[in-house]
Amino acid sequence: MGTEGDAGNSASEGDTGSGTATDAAGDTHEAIMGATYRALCEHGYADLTMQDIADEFDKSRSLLHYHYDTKEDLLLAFVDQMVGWIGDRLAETETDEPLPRLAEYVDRFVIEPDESDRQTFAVAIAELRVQAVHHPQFREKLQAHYERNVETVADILADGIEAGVFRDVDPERVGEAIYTAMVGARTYQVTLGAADATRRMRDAIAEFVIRELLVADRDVPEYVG
Amino acid sequence: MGTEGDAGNSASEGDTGSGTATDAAGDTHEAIMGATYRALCEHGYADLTMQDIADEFDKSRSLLHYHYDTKEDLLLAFVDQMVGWIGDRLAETETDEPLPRLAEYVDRFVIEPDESDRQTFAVAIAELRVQAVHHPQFREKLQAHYERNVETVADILADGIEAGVFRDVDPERVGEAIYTAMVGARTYQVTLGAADATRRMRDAIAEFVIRELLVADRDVPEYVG
Amino acid sequence: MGTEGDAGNSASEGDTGSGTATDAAGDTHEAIMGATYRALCEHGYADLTMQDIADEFDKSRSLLHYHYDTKEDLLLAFVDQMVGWIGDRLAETETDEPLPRLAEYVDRFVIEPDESDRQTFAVAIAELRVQAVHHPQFREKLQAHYERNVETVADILADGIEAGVFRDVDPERVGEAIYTAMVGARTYQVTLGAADATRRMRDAIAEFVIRELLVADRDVPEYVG
Amino acid sequence: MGTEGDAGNSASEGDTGSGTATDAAGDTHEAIMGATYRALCEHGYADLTMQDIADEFDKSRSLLHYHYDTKEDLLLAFVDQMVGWIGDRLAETETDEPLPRLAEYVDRFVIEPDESDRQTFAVAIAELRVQAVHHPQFREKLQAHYERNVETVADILADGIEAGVFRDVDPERVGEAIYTAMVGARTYQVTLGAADATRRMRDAIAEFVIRELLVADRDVPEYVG
DNA sequence: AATGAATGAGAGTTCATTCAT
DNA sequence: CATGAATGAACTCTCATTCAT
Repeated sequence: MGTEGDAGNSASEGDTGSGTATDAAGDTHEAIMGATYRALCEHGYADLTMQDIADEFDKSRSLLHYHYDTKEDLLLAFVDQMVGWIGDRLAETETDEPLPRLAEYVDRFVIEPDESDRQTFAVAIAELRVQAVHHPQFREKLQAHYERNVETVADILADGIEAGVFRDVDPERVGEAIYTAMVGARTYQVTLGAADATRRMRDAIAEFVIRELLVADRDVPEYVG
Repeated sequence: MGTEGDAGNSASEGDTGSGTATDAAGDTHEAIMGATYRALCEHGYADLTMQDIADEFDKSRSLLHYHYDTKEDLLLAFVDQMVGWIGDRLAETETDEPLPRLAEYVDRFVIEPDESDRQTFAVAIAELRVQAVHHPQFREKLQAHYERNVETVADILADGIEAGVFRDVDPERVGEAIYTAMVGARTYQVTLGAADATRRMRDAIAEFVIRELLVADRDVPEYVG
Repeated sequence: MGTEGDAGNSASEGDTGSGTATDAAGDTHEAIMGATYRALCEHGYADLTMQDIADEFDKSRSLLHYHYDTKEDLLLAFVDQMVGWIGDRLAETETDEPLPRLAEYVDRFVIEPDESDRQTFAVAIAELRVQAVHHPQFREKLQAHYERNVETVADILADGIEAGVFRDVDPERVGEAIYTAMVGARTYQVTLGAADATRRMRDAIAEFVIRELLVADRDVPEYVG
Repeated sequence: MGTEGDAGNSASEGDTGSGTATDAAGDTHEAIMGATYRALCEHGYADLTMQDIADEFDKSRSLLHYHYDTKEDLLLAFVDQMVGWIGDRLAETETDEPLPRLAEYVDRFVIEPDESDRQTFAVAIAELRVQAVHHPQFREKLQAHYERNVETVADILADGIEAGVFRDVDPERVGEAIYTAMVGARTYQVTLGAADATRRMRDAIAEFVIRELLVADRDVPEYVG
């Protein structure tokens, strides 16, 4: 999957280490987050009820309130979870070279038609982002997420500039443009069903941005269309 | 205002003819659409109730149901209205020259911090777009809207290519990239409060895309950063 | 049709004489009664709305209120209409001889499976009768209707007794029994779909009651099973 | 009470065992059925609201929806309850001899003026029966109830025929006639306030039907007027 | 006579939340 | 930890009725 995770039903993966009380609590938490994710995907934020979440959980509605006082608390924790799922993947990289890293970053946004999990995940993110307008607490968490993403690209760009691979542009500005453009294309693709919109944006960025970023005397490598 | 209208409380502008029966009906319709717009902006789609709309209306709640059988019907009509408000402005242009027209198109997305109406309008659009995932009827209407936007840029590009102003790129592809990138930046700006994100994206497009589009032997005009 | 009319869409039959203002008013009244009848049959009393009636009428809902202040007023008038429709037929008879008249009276209750109009009419009567419990004004009107029916049989019986055809029973008592038994069977048939229940009751009355009523030295005529 | 129960506020009678969980659930169910019965009697089916039922209940309106998804579900369960209340009493008898049993069966329909509970119950049954026309699910349940009643009389008659007490008539046909005639009289009495109509019908049946049924050489016993 | 627009009361239903167990 | 029962507020929608035209 791309930059912004696939998680969801893979919620309970990971540290299913021992059977301690701490783990049990953690498992319940993860199970609720997973249930929330699935319920959100199925019903949409506007129609999401505690019952919908409980239905995806194998436990009762009351138990949700035992763990989270209110629906809002639960959703706040869920935003953290979402952001966390993504963030964990953000730093992953297979190379240290700036150009491949930049290409890799952009590539991660491309959603193929058969990747329904990632599509679903992107929808969930889009849902939450819109709620940020009316929920300051959502906003703060998602702002941090956006900034972290921008920073990730900016770091790649800064590295490339320092290494003499990229022109001397403002890494923050260009990073933001790349990130928000990819998110724009992704939102278009997943909300309105514009097949391959992410792929086309990736290509456009490769052609118009990345190619331009390269210092003149270098060869244009394969990563750039 | 930019490409995607300011409408809402300006609902009754236009044919302020006389007090005929036709106007009365039309006025009520427009009043409801305006009330819906204001209620949507204030409460957000997820929390929007018929009461909220009635509160922005100077008539009773039941009257909403008299004119629209269900909440869904009303919102469907509202999507049409939104799309219509925008579409009416889309074709407007002050010049026929491709480059200024392209610059003008992109400029229209820039939202200044003091333009709260346009910010609010952009939020409303973003809200509706997310609902498209779960509401096929919303999706269809918004798909048409998106395609109309892309087509508008594509036409400008095609004209420019034919006039020898732009390089021979695929107008559709590039047009889509420009549109979805601007929308992505706008969504970032209005949902997460990223001040000037639209301005920065406009600049990035001018620098990376428009400049690249120009045929080599032309001077780079003022429109481009 | 039997004792209790078929009316309904035949509402406007009768005095469609001239085009005077009085007739116009009468026509509207009859049209509303007819519409009410059809709406009642289609929706049932419990679900009957003014809109349902207006839908069967070719006029607006408001017009109903122009002619009848309230729904209750309209329904009260409708009960009168129903009772009237039936009453008009009650006195009709083809013969003066007590036995055939009694047989004729009972026969009129028999509803054949293909007589959907009469079935529908009987349902309407049953609906109204139940409302009598909670609506004193309905009750009064229907009590009079019942008594008139009982009286009709009682008269036949009294005539027969006087003529020496029937035994000296209490005409009122036996008349009531015959009438309420036939109505019971009819209600069974039309509400629970008990095919031919009216026919079977008619036969049972012929066998057990009418045969018994005949004075001993007479031959049992064909009317009696 | 007669054949068709008195129930209602006597809902919780019977197993007032302990405070087990089972009882609690059962009690609530019974309490709702009882409240529904009382509300139905007071307001009539056509005007019966969930609020009316809740008012007769000592719990909240929402609890009704907790136990029954919809008003229709609740009423469907209520029809079952009504039919059940009656059915439980149907088989009860104090004797094995056909003639007394038949007399006993018919006697049970007689409602004295002071038996307001039974009168009320009969009204409720009549209300539900009319709804059967428009509600197939009501119809099925009530059809079974009617058939069970007819069968009960038919069984008595068949026993009597086999025992040589009654003439060789068709038990089903005569049973149906007796049952529907009694119900017809009862409906007359309780909806239109025809005092003693059930008693008069009982007498008429004794005189015209039961007396006729007896084989010729027997003495007419006291049971038959 | 006839209508469309408008309203207020109240209908059935949903839902987040609480509480006793 | 876990639940079923219970609640009150609020929601969408309906309907008889009124009123201006």
